[in-house]
Amino acid sequence: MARPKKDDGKGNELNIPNFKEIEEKWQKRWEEDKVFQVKEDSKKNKYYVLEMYPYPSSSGLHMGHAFNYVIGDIISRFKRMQGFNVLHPMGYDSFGLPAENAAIKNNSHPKVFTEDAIANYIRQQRALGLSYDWTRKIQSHDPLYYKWNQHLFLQLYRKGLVYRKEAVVNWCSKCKTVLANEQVQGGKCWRHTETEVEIKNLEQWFIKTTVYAEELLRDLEKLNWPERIKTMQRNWIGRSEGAKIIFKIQEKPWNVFTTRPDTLFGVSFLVISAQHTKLFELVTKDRMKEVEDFVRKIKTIKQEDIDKLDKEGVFTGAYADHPLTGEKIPVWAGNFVLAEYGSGMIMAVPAHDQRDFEFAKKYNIPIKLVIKQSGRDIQDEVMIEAYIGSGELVNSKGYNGLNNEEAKEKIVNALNEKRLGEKSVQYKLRDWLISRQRYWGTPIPIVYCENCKNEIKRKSYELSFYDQDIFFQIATGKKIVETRALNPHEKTKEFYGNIKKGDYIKCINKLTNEIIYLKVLNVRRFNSLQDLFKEKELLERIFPGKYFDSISKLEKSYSHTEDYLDRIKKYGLVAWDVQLIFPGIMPVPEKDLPVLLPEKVKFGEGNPLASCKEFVETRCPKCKGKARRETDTMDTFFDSSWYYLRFTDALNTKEPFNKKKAEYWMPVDFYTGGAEHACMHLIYARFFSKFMRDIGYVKYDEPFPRLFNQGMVHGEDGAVMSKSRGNVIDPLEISKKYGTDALRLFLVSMTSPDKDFAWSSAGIESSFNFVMKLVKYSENVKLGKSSKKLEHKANTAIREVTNNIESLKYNFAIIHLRSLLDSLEDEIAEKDLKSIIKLVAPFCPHIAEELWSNLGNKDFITLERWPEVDESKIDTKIDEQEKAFKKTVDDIFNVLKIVKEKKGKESIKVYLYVLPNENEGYNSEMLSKRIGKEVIVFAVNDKKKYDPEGKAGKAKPGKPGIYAE
RNA sequence: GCGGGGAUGCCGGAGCGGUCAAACGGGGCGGACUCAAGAUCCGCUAGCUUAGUGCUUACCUAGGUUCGAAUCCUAGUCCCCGCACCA
Repeated sequence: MARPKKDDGKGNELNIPNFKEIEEKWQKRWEEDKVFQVKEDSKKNKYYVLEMYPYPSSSGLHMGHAFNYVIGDIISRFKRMQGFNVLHPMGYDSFGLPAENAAIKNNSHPKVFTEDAIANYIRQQRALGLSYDWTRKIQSHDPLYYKWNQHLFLQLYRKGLVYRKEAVVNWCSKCKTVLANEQVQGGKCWRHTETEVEIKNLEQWFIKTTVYAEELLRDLEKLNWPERIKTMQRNWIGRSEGAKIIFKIQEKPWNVFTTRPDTLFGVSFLVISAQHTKLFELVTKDRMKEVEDFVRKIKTIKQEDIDKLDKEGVFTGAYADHPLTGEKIPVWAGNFVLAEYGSGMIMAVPAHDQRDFEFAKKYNIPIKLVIKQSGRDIQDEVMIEAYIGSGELVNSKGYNGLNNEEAKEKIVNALNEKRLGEKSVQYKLRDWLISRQRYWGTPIPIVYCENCKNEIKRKSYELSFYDQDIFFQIATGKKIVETRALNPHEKTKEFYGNIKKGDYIKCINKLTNEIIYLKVLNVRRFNSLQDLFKEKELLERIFPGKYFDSISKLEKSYSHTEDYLDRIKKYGLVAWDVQLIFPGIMPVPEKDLPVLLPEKVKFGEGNPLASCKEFVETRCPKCKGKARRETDTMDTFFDSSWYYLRFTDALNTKEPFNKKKAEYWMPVDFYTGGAEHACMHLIYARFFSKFMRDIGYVKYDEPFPRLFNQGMVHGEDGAVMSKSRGNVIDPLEISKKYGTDALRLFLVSMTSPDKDFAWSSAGIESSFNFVMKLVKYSENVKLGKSSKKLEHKANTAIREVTNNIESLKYNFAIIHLRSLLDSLEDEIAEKDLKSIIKLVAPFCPHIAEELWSNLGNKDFITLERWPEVDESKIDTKIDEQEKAFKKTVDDIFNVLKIVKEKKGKESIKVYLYVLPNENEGYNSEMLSKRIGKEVIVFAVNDKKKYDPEGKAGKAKPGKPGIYAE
């Protein structure tokens, strides 16, 4: 489809502006004059607009990108004209697998590949006239950037928020790396929707995002985000309240989490996940073979079939003690229990949980009803499905008759007294697995040293824990202060007396045999509980969430230790700040950063870093002995978790960003991007913000108070625009044909930007016409005085367009602009013409600059002040008059049609009889032009009027009489 | 299964208690201009009716609330999206 030729209607070629030339001219001038470069300015209000930075793919910018960037650009330009100090930067998420894979395929290097792609992106983005401050450009594969990834990794490490652990992880055989939980979608890899994710047991790096689960959930409330995204995050975090209950199995305690402690007396078996790492610790010898067979069978089942899967299991041979009745409860291994959720083991209450019910039926395990459905008699109850509703407790010892909600509370209390359970909250959110076994990413700044490993192990004080909870808190970073001295054992007296800063402690959880190592950062001693109590902050850290407001409460809380006061007297009170460490895992010192990604590596087999000798072989930062470098790289979502902060100070070589600068610009006032990041980038970035706040890097809680999700761009066939469907429209092609301004305009004129829309080749023409109309008008209009009507129209448009841009209803802004263009007159005041061009400027910046300069202006319209509404010029009477006029035009056409039908011939003249006070609304010239026939206007009281049929008598207010002949 | 969002005229899509036969754009049809085509401008685009009027059907289906519903409520159908054996 070629761009139509145009003329002025008289056969003369119309001057179609050379859009390309105009665009390039202004893009160049903006850049030369540093129009979009900004600095912190305390006198100006800042406004930070950000579009999610793209992964620079080799296929270049697509329509969805263009849409996204134009949405952000319009608001940037608008806010800039409103006088805000607008930060609008762009960067590239340039690490990542596709580049590495493409490089392998093309026998190239990811760096070359990526940098070509970036150059291409930049060229295309410039062509779209996007108002970026290019001096702040960042690319995550740049050592100047990823150095700070490593720095932040070490900060996380120091805070105890990074750990290395063997766990059940997701492995994509196509990506040849592990994936974060968030990157597994429906059992498949997020990049390879056809590739099954395998479950493996591997040692990997994790970040404790779960520490902030509660806050991440809670703070969603204060965000101005699409409800859909908030809901997705809420579901992802997945908070459930319930209880943690300890079942003793073969004398060892095992945890289960349940939301239904009220059904505790109905437990008839326990089920441990068949994938549980500790499963075989409880399998008895005679059951070993069956369990092994079962586990093997489970492994061969595809993730895909899991929802269709029958609940299956096998008895482990072990029995647990019921915590309240002491009954023996069989422990099964099952395929329907998730290893990674809760403790990986559940208590099964078949009468009141459908899954347990099915399982019990299948294996003939007794079903014990403990909650009575009101109105039913339990005697003759034949269960065909589990009863999951509420009701009155039965068969539950001393709790019979209680409502099940009350019972929850009471039963948990009873467990608590026996120290066999407590209230607990579980989240679906898992810790973030960040290590990747691939080359094209930020190297994890860690060195493994065997020497130091042995050294630390040897020098450590050994300390046993019997309290599951304290151990758990330390291990998950919730607590980094210990006050075991509140309850010291005689045996460890010496330890408490001698411990000092820099010592290592080996903590053994006697209940689970887990071992963790701690390094003592600080030791504080108190002579009495009273002294300790003065340290409010410390108390809060030791007993998080408990808010002791008196010593007596604190004492009471510890009263289960009969002689603790004596002990305090005897040994004193010691509190230590500790850090979780991993012996032999040595963080690279700050001064040695960045750990550079070596350029010369061999691609093809496994992780190229692992086979790069020069990289792997290194020296231990502590003992200087031979050591081995970590070869895993970071998930690229690490890069994007804080890039918005880097934009505030992109060139800083001393620190990730200057705190003052970040404080000025952050948070991001307007963030746009696709919804696909709801549970990945947007959770990680929020997590990072909270972490950085806690280490004093930033002062805000939430990085993106206002998030906007643009809709999806579909092809003309209505399907999502994609290469495979062959319905892709290249934005740059469109821009060449119709000009960038028409493209920009069209992208946001179809519908509200948060909705999906289908590309329309006819629609783009209408945007092109809009631009042409404006150009033609401003070329031909006579500058002078605006009519009252035009002033009214212009000011109405200012008001509406301002409001509509503010509320992201760009499509409405454009409707108002169209209507304004439609009512333009041959003469206009320069001021009004200027306002009109300004209103168009955010949408069509190039042509606006051109028209602006054609008016003799030397400065950029981009930096002009947004027009102010002059309310006094807005006169609703004018709208009414216009309506009446329009109605009259309608009526005339209607009359003409009827007359033609009746008389069989076309009328040539129209006579209008107007009430005397309405005279000014009806101008014969205007009407003639509109109707296309001569229209003669009379006042009804005109004695000399021509009115053969007395139609003047039909005239009513707002409705003149009509005669046609 | 759980959660979120939808269903509007030929099409895309506004509207979210009256001013709605329903913005705006597209398409189609007709007209003006022109030797002519495109472009531009004007009108029409549910049906019947009428010298500019009035009526009847209409906003997924069925009920309901209301003086009054495309808009609110109830039930249902269909579509899209997210999560999914989360104990």
